[in-house]
Amino acid sequence: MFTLSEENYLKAIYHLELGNDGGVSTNAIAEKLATKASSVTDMIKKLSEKEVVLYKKYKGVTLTILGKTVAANVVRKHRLWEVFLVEKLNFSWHEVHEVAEQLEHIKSAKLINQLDRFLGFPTHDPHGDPIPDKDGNLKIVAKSLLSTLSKNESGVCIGVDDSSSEFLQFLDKKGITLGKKITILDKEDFDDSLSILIGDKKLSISNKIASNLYIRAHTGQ
Amino acid sequence: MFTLSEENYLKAIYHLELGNDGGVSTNAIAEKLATKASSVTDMIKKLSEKEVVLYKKYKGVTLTILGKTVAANVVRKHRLWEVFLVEKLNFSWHEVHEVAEQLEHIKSAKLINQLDRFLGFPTHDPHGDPIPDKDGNLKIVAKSLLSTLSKNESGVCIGVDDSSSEFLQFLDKKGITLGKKITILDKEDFDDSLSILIGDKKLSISNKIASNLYIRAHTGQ
DNA sequence: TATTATTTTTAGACTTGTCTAAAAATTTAT
DNA sequence: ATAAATTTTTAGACAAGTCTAAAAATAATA
Repeated sequence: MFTLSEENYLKAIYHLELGNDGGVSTNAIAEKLATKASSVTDMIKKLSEKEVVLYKKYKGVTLTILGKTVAANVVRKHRLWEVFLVEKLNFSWHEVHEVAEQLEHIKSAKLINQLDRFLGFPTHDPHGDPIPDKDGNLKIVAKSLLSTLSKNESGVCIGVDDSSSEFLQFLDKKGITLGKKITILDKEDFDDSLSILIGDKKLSISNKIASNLYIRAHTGQ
Repeated sequence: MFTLSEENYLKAIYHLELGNDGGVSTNAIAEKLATKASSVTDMIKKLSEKEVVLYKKYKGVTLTILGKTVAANVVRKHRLWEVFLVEKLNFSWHEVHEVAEQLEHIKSAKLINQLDRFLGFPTHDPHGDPIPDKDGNLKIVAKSLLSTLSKNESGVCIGVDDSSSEFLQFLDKKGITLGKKITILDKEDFDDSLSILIGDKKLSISNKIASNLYIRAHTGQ
């Protein structure tokens, strides 16, 4: 069993490993967790003894298979709870993170399995990030930035790149939510702004917005 | 803000105060929390400084208004989560406690308000215990033991006296769940066993069972 | 009421997770 | 390749929450 703190370290390393291929540095972890490098070293040693990370002094750290499973499970819980908060309790995108950070540490296999079922086995959280399955595997969905689509192409909104509170609130206001179908009506060469159809509404959005929205390409139909 | 540990102490004192009228003893708290009296003394001092309990050395402890509010809020969360687990995630009575013990410490006013609404503003948890409102007030419902009803009287099952896992599982097996209407068809003088109608099923139950089931008397109809 | 028994508190220690400051290792730059 | 800059680790300290063992206060009993 892992403590709340240990779970947070594992999760941080897990996220950092998805970016960097090599080992994760002490400093990177410290920054991610808003703590000090010395604290990270201490914790890494403990995690190493528990065999969830591989650690060589001064050489950074990597998750073991076990560590990756534990971390993925925390991420799974986090994202399932986010779905719950948005779909069932009317939270909006930008409000879920803080609460999910707490809920992800609740320990009960039955709870998370039943929650998964209750939510209809969702594959993505409200930010469009994939939800790991029970074994920690991610289903990767090919995604493109909205800004890369051409005129008359369409797809489904599956996530955001910039997940700042301001951006998410902006999307809410415009009625751009997860799962909505978006069609490019026109592209303006002048400023690269887009005219899009979302639901039955026409919208004009800047290139900056379009470069932060992920789309699952709509094959056929 | 209160730590997990502080919340558990407040909750324990809250429950103990409902029984005893006077102050709650150090030993009683220690027993309830499965900890040592010396640890209780330490924590009581801290809670006293935070002005959630009144404390005089050797004289036991009582909650202040503030303390009672904090404690009732934890109990409120605990019981709302229990309702959620039973009603939405198909947990049975005896499985909810352990998980609710964790969920009760999640901090988010919006979460608990929305959960309350999502559940339809329940007034009682799956064991029949009342759910405090936002201000910590309890709605007390007159309840009687099933064993005290007479022939042809009926009422709604609202809770249990003995909430052991075995008893709850037994009730599940017999189809006796919260909210079910129960009518006394007959009482057997010989062994005080009861013949009851629950839903559309006839059951024979022993006096021991009937003395552990709380009923809200069914006025009229 | 004097003495025993019980309850409660104190004193000191331990664990977890964190920190600061200084030392050691590694990397970068001249 | 040596010096400077950066990163990482060590050493020692601290707060929270707990424990054991002993002392102090209260309650029970003869």
